[in-house]
Amino acid sequence: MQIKNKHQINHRISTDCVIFGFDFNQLRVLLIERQPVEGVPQMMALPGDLIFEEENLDMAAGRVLKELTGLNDIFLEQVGAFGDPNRVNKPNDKKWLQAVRQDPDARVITVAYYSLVNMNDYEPQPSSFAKSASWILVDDIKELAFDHFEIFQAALKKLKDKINMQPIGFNLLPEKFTFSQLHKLYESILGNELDKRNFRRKMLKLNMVESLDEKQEGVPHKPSQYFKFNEENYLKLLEKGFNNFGF
Amino acid sequence: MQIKNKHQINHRISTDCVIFGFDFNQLRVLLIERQPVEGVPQMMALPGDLIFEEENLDMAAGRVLKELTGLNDIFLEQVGAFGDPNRVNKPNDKKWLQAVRQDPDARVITVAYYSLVNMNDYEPQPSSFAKSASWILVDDIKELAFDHFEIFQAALKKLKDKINMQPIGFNLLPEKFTFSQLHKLYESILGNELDKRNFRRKMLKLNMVESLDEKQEGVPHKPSQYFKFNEENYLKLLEKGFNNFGF
DNA sequence: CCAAAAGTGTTGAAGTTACACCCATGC
DNA sequence: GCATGGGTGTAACTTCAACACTTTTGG
Repeated sequence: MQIKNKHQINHRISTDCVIFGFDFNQLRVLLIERQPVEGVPQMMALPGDLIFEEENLDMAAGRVLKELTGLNDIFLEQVGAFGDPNRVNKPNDKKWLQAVRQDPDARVITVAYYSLVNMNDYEPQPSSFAKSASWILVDDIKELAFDHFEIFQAALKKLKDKINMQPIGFNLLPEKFTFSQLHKLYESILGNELDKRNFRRKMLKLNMVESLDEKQEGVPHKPSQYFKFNEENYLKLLEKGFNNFGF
Repeated sequence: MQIKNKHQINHRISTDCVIFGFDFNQLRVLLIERQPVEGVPQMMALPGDLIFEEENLDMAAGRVLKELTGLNDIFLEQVGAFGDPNRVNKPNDKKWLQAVRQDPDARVITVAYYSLVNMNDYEPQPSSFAKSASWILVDDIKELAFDHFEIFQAALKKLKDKINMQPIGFNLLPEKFTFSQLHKLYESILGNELDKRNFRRKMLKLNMVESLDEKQEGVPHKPSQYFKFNEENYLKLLEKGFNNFGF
């Protein structure tokens, strides 16, 4: 396990990633099944890894993402550090570490990130822990290994806050999309319904999207217009935020 | 330096605190002068310390705060982890570590917090690093040791974001205060002017404050009414946020 | 009586909410 | 022709931004 020099592992710091994706209907998170250990029931966990000594935190998270999804240059933002000395307190978690880690009782602090990816770009990778990965509906996540549920909740909260301050969607949707896909995305991040007309008005006023000369085909209802993000304006809004409340 | 068992130090993780205070006119941060080392020019730094093995991150930050200010139960919120392998890259920072740390080249990841305190409650403590502490105007902070300037900027940004989502002030002001003190506080956090009348109207509509039966005395102008925070409502607003933009 | 900060209202513009019907398509 | 989701407008209401004069006190 111990590799030397350039790839020296720091056994005290890990990174875990909450990778959000959108299936055009609901929000999902890419979770892995923790590698099986005799006598420990299966349990889902956030993908993560120990960091290398020469690697900065963002790079470590990027590496985990790359190994898992094959994707580079993904949106990534830090959620924070989680370092409760007893963040591993469930008996099954301890057993699992004993079977897997070289120093199972060491205190490991994890730096969590969340990431937004387009599920269509994702292709399962052959790397060890990626084989067991699957996209789980946010609403179905009730329990995770270690303190990962807490981390997941913090990441989701961060995403909810972000959506009120900045445009979101560029990273989660394909290049062209329909208005109702965008609408569903917002609803599923916020967890409540939004009026269709008001939503459209607001998006158009913000100049976040512009319509393409292309319509859906083969759908058994009025075909919808395709849209894309107005990149210039989107970036401007990212920088300055919505600045809503008015203090 | 190496203490044993209960107070075993983790030499790879530190915490640093950006402690904000308000002097009724401008926003300040409590900085310390790094302990003098021959051949290293003096430089201000954020107060911080390595953490103990059995201590969680919030507690470590709370401990630093307590040692520095004598205050308990202070508002404290994590800014994030800063762990660039070359976060110590300035030659003077390296020299300083060589003189002070037992393992000066070790990579140390720091978990930063910011904190809001009432400057009047602060009393300089006799602890080692607290002696050289002073409240520096936010606008005068141009350079700090290590990556502390970057951390300071991240904390300030977090504070600015927070002020648009939640009430602020309870931790920074004394129990009773005037409207213009509150007004100045908001202006100095945001860094721009706010219309007096509109500000007052907004605060009152939110029910954040209520007036006391007491006026300023001995001032050479119309004495102002004292106010206090409406605690019940303040807490409610803290929980639900302002929820401004309307998605 | 002067200097200094406190306190107070109105108006026009912009934004928000709530709400219901017709449209284009595949089958 | 029917089921399905796409697309559209308006009116009442609330919020926001901009703006200037009077008040109370100490000296």
